[in-house]
Amino acid sequence: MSTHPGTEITMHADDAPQPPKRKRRPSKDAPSLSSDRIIAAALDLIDTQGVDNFSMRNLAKLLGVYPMAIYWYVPNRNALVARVTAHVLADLVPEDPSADWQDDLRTLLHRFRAIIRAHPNVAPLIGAQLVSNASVDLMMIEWVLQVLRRSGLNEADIPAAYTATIGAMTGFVTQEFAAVPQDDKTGWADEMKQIAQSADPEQFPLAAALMPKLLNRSFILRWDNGSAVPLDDGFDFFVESFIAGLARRAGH
Amino acid sequence: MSTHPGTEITMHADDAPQPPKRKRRPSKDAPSLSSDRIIAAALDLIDTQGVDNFSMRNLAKLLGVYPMAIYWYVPNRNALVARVTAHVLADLVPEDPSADWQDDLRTLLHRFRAIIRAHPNVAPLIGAQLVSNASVDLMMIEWVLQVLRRSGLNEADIPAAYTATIGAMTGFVTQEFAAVPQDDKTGWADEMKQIAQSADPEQFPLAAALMPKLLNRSFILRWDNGSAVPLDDGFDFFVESFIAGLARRAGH
DNA sequence: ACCTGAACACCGTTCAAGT
DNA sequence: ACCTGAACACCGTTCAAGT
Repeated sequence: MSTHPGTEITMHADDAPQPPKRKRRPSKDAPSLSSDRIIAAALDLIDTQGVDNFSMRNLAKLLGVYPMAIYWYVPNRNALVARVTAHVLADLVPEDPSADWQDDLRTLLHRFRAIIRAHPNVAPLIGAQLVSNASVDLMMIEWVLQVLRRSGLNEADIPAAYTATIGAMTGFVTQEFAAVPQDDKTGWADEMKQIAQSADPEQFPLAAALMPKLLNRSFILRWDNGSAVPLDDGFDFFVESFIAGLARRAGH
Repeated sequence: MSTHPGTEITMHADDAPQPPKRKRRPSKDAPSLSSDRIIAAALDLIDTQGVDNFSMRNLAKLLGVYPMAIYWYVPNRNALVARVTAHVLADLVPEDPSADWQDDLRTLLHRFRAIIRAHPNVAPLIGAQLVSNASVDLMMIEWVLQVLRRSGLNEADIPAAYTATIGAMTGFVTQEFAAVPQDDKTGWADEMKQIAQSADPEQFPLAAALMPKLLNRSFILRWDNGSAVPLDDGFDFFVESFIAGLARRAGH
C-alpha cells in the first residue's frame, strides 16, 4: 500500500522541498497534508470522477484545504498525476520468477491488466507517465530483460524485444480501458447498433456474419469500455500470440 | 484529402443541423465556415500546439471567428476531436490485398504507424476515438477479418483475433508517440541519464549492461517520444512477433 | 441559416502574505 | 515550514440576440 517515500529514488525530483528530513514538526500536531495523503486522495478522485473531472481545486476541497496548499508537496498537476500512476503500478513486478519464461511473461501482462482494471481511469495516463518512478521501473526493466534472456533470444535482439514487450504490456490494455465519451452514451450505442445491423452483407460479408460476436465485444464496434465489458478473449489471444511469436523468434 | 462529407455515414450524427443539403446559400458569398475548414484548422492546431493547448477559443481565433460560431457545425469539443482523428485515419486501409496475409497485416500496421508519425499529437486520442466514422471503420474491420480468415485461423477464433489485431495496431504506436511532458525537458533527461548510469550492476546486471542500447531508445527509459526518436527496431520486433504468433496459432 | 456577444461556472498557477 | 487569499489569464459551453 505505502510507497515508502524517501527510500525510493523519486524520478523527476522536482525542486519542491521534500518534507520530512529528520524529526521535524516538533510543534503541536502533525501537518494536515502529506505527499501520501495527497496521492491517495488524488487517486480516489480519479477513480470516482475520471481524469477529466479531476482538478486541483476539487482535490483541495476533498482534502479540506486551499488549492495552493497542495503545491507545497507537488510542483504541478502533471507531476501529481505522474505520481498517482507510479503509485498504482507500484506492485506490478511479480515476486517469484518461475521456471518457464513464457509463464513469467504471461503473468506480468496479466498482472498489469489486473491493476488497470482496478483503476481504469488511470489507463489513459500510462502511456505518457510510465516514467515516473525510476526505482520501481529499473526493477521491472531488469525483470523483463532477465525473462527475455532466458527465452534464448539472440542477445542482440533483447533491446528490441524489451520495447516490444513493454509495448505489448501497456498497449492493448490502455486501449481496452480507454475512456468512452459519456456525453450521450445511449444515443451513441443506438447508432452503433443500427450501423452494425444494417451492415451490407454484400459489401461487408464477414463483418455482417460475425457481428453478433463482435458488437460491443471488440475494439471499435463497442460503446462500453473494458470496465463494463472486458475483452478477455481478445486479450488472451493477443498475449498468447505475442508470446508464441517471441518463442518462434527465439528458435523454439 | 477531403473526407467527402455527406457521402459518408457519420457516426454519432449529433443532432446539430448538418449544413449543405442541396443548392443552399443563394446569397452573396459562401459561408465563412464549414465542417471541412474547421476540421482542417483543428488538425493544424493540434499538430502544431499539441492537444492540451488546443482550445475552441484558439481555434476560433485561427478561423477569424467568434468561438461560438464553431458550435453551429460541431456539438462540442470532444466531437470535434473525434472528427479530427477520423479524418487523420481516413486513408488507413490499404487498397490492394496481396497474396500473402502476413504481408497484408504487416502493411496495415506499418501504414497505421506512418499516419500517426505524420500527426503524432493525435496519438493520445486514438484510443477513445477509433469509433468516429463508421463507414471507414466497417471497411477496415472487414479488411482485417478477411485477412484473418485467409490466415487459416479457426473460424471461432476470428473475433478474438480481430480484437488482438486492432489492439496490436493501435497499442504500441499510441505509446510510442505519447506526449512527453515538456515542463522541464532537459532536467528530466538529465535525471534519467543519471539514474541510468548509476544503475547498480549488482542489482540490475542486464539493465546496466544494455543501458547504452536502451537509453532514450526504448520504452520507459526515454525522454523523447517517437517523433524525435522512433522506436523502429522495437516496433518491427513487436509486429513480427505478433504476426509470427498468429501464424503459429493458425497452424503454420 | 449562420454568427455575434455577453455571461456563467469553471480551470492551473503566480505571487504576496500570514503564522 | 506550511498554508491562506486574492488575482491573472485562461477554459467549454448556455443563452439571447442579431442579420
